[in-house]
Amino acid sequence: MKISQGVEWGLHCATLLALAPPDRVVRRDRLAAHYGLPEAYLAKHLQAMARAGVLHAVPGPRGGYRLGREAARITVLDVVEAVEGSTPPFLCQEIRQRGTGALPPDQCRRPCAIHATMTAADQAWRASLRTVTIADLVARLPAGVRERNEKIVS
Amino acid sequence: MKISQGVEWGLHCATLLALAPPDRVVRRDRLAAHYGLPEAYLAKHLQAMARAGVLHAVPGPRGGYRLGREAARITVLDVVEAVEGSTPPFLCQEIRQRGTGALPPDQCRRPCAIHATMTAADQAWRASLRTVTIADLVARLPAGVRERNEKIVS
DNA sequence: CCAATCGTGGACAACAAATATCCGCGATAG
DNA sequence: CTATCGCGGATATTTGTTGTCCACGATTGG
Ligand code: SF4
Ligand code: SF4
Repeated sequence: MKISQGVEWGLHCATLLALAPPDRVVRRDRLAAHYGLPEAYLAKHLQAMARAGVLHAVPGPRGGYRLGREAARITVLDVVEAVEGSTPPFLCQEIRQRGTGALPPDQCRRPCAIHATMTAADQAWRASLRTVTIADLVARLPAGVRERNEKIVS
Repeated sequence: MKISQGVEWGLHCATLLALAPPDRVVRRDRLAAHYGLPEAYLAKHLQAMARAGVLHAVPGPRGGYRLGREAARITVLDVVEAVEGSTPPFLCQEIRQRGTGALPPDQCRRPCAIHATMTAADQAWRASLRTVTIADLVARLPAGVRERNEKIVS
């Protein structure tokens, strides 16, 4: 089990964009250079975030990215799901219906206890990520870092 | 982000083994056949569970597997960590120390808010899995399935 | 209108991890 | 002593992640 590195990239970029003045867009090469990331690959993740509404992209000269809505209304879970997709991490293969101990399908109407347990844990994980917003992340930035990054995006 | 299918295999096998009489071992090919799994690969996961103490393996003729301790003392998290390993799913790459916006290492002593958020979510996930034991899974088996599986391992 | 800029999205390559198989080994029951 | 059975390393196959490239459309400014 492993979380894509794109999640970290997306969260850092979103936090940085939250420091920009309203309606100010930041070019992609700026974001990539600031964190030392491969621009072409970062583009993939930013595009996914834009499709999810977390970011808003502006094409053309003087184009770039800005947050799709106010930072206080973007949760960490929003970014995670935008980058990673929202497919549940535990995909059931219904092995109880295979092999010599296979059960008839009518005994498998409702998901079993194993499935329920894994799903509950996944929801606990998501609920935890939903309690933190990009605005919270910004608020917890050290003052020096905040000032420094504000200059970058202004 | 995806959870290894071996977790599902391990949980199913542990639940099945919990139905066996005490000190009764079940051969690996029985387990594999019962769920229609590749025996050689299932062996890898069972070995990992045995190393973690979740299962106990008996070599030699009449050998096989039994639970490493009573079912009520084996949590789902124990099985998950035995099979998946316990490396945290969010591995930080410290991108704040790279690129043109790199911060000096002395500003990166403590993990940032992003790291803390992901870690908290991971702990919530683990805590949820810790609340369910193999005994709980057995208790939630349909009566018919329980009887049927008890015959298999007796 | 024209040309330079910039994000879009698909195709593709390189790499890493999960999945699956095989075989020699040691332990043990009979 | 021998057949059985789990152990664990080596290895192949498949899948997913990571990274690059390029043609395209949209937009700005001249
Ligand atoms: S739903 Fe439950 S019984 Fe069916 S395959 Fe998934 S974990 Fe196994
Ligand atoms: S600790 Fe925080 S700032 Fe450093 S790389 Fe991880 S997420 Fe980024």
